[in-house]
Amino acid sequence: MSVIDPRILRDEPERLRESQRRRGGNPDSVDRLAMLDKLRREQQQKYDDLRSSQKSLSKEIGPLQGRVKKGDASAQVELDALMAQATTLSDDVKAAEAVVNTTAEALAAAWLEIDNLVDLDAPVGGEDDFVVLEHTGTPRDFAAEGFEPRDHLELGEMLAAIDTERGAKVSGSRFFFLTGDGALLELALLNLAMQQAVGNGFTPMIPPVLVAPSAMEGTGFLGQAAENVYRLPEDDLYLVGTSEVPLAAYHSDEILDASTLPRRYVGWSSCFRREAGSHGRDTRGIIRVHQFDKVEMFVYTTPEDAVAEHARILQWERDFLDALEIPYRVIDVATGDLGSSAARKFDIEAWIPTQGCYREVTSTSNTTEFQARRLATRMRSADGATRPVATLNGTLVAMPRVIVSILENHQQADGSVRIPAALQPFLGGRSHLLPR
RNA sequence: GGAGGGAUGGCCGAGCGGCCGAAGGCGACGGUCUUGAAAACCGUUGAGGCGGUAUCCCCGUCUCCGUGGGUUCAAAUCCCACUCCCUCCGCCA
Repeated sequence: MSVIDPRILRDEPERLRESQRRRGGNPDSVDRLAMLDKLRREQQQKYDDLRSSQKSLSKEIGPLQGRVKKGDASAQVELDALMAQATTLSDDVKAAEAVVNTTAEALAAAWLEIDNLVDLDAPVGGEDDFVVLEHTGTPRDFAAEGFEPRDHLELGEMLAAIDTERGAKVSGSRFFFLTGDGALLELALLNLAMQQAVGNGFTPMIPPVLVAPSAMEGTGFLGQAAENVYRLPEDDLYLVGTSEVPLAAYHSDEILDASTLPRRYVGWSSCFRREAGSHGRDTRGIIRVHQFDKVEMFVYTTPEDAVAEHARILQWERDFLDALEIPYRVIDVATGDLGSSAARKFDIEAWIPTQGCYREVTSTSNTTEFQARRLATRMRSADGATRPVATLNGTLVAMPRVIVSILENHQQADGSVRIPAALQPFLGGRSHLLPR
């Protein structure tokens, strides 16, 4: 099982090394991989040859035994000789098999440590080396409007929409309740998002959020991101951090007819994140929480169409934020911050007035063939050939952060919050959320 | 949780330990016939690794009959464990 096309490893290993370098990783792992790949092929060849002679030898034994049964003495001598030979050969085959298996396992493990090939158009560098592609909308000038904006938690409490105190009491820090209008707001966002996605040809999905290790590993979340994944050791299951996981595994071990591509799914699920290593960051409010709901787009398409589809997904994400009238910017994430599975990633960051900065609200990744290869999801083209598909994912709504954006950007001096027109039909036609 | 049954190719479904990558049927594809279609008939029809003057075609070889072990010269076929599915009983959102 290779994670990228093994021909790239054999014919153009420098491409792989360069990709690892751009990610800030170690290019030496490529050389070790190439060594194991070559070794495995040699050992496999030896095994195949031995096995082949064993099979042909075995085929002679049956008829000989028949002759022996009929009392053919010369056959008995022949048989004894063959048996002796076959026994030795059998041992050799077993030994050769063990050798190949060991190498094959090491090879598979080595492949799992290789990240996806980066898109050469992605900006090179670390977390801060992203490129801003565009700004949309204008942040409000609260000073000009004559009042100090309240942050989302203060607003949420005034509206009786967010309760973090009781969230902490019941479950611990970084947990919260959405109450009253807060809960209704989430449902309205869900319905607006689903309406848009279905209109764009997506099939709605409500997936399992507990998944088997193979699904987690196949999507690449057990690599560097493993520390942020909740695991249930008693049952050997993982709690997903995004419905990308079950949606990507949905067609694992399948061959999809090319004529059915692209297949577009939109999943609604709870998402669970341990937030290990983020102690002290975003401790106030619901920007960074352990459990939240998200509507996620997931697409299976041809490798040739992946880049164009990525642009479409980004546009759909923008359409949604446009409908909510939230100012945002689009960034092209740098190679060092892509995660192991993305070849390229665009984030949309919404303006958060009380923080005076843009914060990530959506993210769309082109994972090319990376996940499809790990999950064995292939396509059959019109000419009958089978090859891996490309997969892409993108956020439509991450509930807490969008709720934060709406509350802070559309707040009024009296603590009420204007409901954007697109959302009003899903909130009983109301124009504002009012303090209680 | 208790009792029983099952897992084979796109689907259904056979398979005395060697001649089985696997009968047969369905479906799909190609062809014959037809003005065209249907019917009938003929043929083709799983995935993957490696090698072969080889990205296509073709040839050779190996692997795969839920998963992992074992027995054997030889395993879809025998043994063990596990997983999943189905039926019945109990419990329950």
